[in-house]
Amino acid sequence: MPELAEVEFFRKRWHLAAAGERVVRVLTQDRGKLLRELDVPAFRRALLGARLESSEARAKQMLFRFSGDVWLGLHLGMSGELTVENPGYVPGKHDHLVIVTGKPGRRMQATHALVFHDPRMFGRIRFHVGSEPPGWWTGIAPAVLSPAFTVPAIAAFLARRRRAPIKAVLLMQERFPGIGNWMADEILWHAAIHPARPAGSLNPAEVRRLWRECRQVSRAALRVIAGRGDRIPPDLNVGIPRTWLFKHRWRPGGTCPKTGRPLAHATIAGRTTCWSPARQKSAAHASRRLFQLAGRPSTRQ
DNA sequence: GTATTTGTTGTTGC
DNA sequence: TGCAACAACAAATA
Repeated sequence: MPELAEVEFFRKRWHLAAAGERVVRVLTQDRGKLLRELDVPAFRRALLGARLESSEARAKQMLFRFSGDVWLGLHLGMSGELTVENPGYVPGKHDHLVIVTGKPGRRMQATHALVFHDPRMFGRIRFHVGSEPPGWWTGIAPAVLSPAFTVPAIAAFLARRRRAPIKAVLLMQERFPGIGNWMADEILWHAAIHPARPAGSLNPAEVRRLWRECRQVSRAALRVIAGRGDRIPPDLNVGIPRTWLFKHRWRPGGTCPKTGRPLAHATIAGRTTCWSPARQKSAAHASRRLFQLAGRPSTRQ
């Protein structure tokens, strides 16, 4: 489930509950590969007694900074969630990490249980001790909403991936951090670009539209989904505007909110993809147009 | 029983 | 070499 804005929502949820509190207890459950990168005893030792000082979300990842130069990195994978429970919470089958926190003070009473829940276990838990943030965090690509996300940078990236479908390229975190399956479809729909078009077939106006819609969709998603950031679960069906593709894509017989025409579904780039054929021109149309554009100068000579 | 899933990584082949 | 395609990971749900 979690893409950019939902990840930010979950970060806020833990942060609002436990910022400034100290770790009283750490429970881990080693199933699958979730803790594979973790030295569990060292992890528990470092975290116990540490205070949650700050946190940040980038792309689909979160970083929680604790006192004593302790950094906790989380990736929610396909099905991960962060919840806040009562301190006596008993971990369920898919609760892989539970951090119990308490208000600093002489009695150090436990107040919250921060729960990392992930049934499909594609998530990731990482841990680092040091005065600087770890490389796996600082190496994340500059955000879509940062000044480094420019039209020329996007154009250069599309040129390098010119044979891949644009849908596949939008899912590449090295250039489009935080964008996942539904956001990619939403962006392409807003930009009126067919998801199967080769990335290299987009003309400059289309590249610019793609750039703009990456930013618009990210900004709006953060506002309506992450903005609430409390214990209420993120409900995409409440927050997202009715005018977006998202609200129609899984409805049986769903239609494009802009054209009123039927939506199409297919696997593109190995992922379930939804688009509006009336609005997003097919690869064949696009290449014919490209051919005409390319041919124009030569006819003039 | 089958097919589906909002993510990433490693391998293979061009 | 760099890029593109795909299987694999694991478990719930329809």
